[in-house]
Amino acid sequence: MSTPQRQKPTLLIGEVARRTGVNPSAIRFYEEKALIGSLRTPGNQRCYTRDVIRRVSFIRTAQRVGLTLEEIRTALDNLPEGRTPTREDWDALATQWKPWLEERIAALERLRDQLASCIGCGCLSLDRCALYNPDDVAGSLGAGPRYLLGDSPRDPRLKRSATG
Amino acid sequence: MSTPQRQKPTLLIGEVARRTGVNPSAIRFYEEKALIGSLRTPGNQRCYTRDVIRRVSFIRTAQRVGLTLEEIRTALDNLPEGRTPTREDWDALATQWKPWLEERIAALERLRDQLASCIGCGCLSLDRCALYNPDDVAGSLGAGPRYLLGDSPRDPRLKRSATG
DNA sequence: CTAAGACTTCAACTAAACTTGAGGTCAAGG
DNA sequence: CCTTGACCTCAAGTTTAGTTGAAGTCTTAG
Repeated sequence: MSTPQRQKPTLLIGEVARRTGVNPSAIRFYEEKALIGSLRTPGNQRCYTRDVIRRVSFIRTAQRVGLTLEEIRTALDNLPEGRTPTREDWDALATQWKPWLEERIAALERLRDQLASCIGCGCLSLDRCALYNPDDVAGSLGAGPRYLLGDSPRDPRLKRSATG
Repeated sequence: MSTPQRQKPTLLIGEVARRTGVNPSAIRFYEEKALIGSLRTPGNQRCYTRDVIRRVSFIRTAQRVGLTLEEIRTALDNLPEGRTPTREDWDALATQWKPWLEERIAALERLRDQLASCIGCGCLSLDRCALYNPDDVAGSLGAGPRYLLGDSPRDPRLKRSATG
């Protein structure tokens, strides 16, 4: 026991929590939702390989840009479930998401400009305004990512009313 | 009755719903949450002036850029509750929100670039990476708008764990 | 051995933003 | 008058993303 322990590829949940800044309960929740997996110690405690840090961090990052856990799970399913993902795996994901990010950016820019020009200029008839016609913006915001991440509504709060 | 009805400044809820694309139940919900107000017909049905369309559309737009209803309510409280808002009222709001929008845009751009460079380049040690350290991005994302819209957490899903 | 602290499960709770349903009213056409 | 469709209220349910608490187990230091 005096030699340094080289063989310690596993982390307990508290350690993962500390390193990612994510609550243990959230980590268990992610496992429940099949976003991450875990092995168990003989004493039934979850133990993780170091790459779980990457997965959890990835989850949080993806949430920050507005993806649901379900969508993230779908994306993570493309990563190999057993082994540590290679650079290529991650690279593929980044490439896949880039257009989606750029759509979001473009949508926000359009919105900013429309707030400045349309409202700012006083054109409050709103007949063909971004504020009046949600589809103008929502449409172009939503069209890009769907083929990447499936066709489920991205955010339940923005769900279109069940008119059809 | 053969002359066109000039005097019809009020809409029933179904009409508002149709024109905004927002479900009647959502409109009632917004009223319950004090984001909009309504008058009543003698028969106790909600009736709205045309500017409610603008308000509701504004709510949806603000939601699209990531604000909560509570934050939107706060913003709408700056609009005069009784009268139709003037160009200046809206203009003030647009001006107020512009920096916030630009923060969001900048944050997304940073993220896109980091996904491309940090992951793409294979620097998966993640020690000082955006994916590893949430505060890098979340901090700069959150700093801008707080003084504009109050200091409440912007998105409960991104709430930091209660470590402190 | 025993106490402390980290872990386990499971159920229940929270919060936001709605939707749905039950039971009833209002308004208009035939 | 009667039906139909749009409206009303109020309560309860839904979804997402967790948190909290109870009751018990594991691990480690003294």
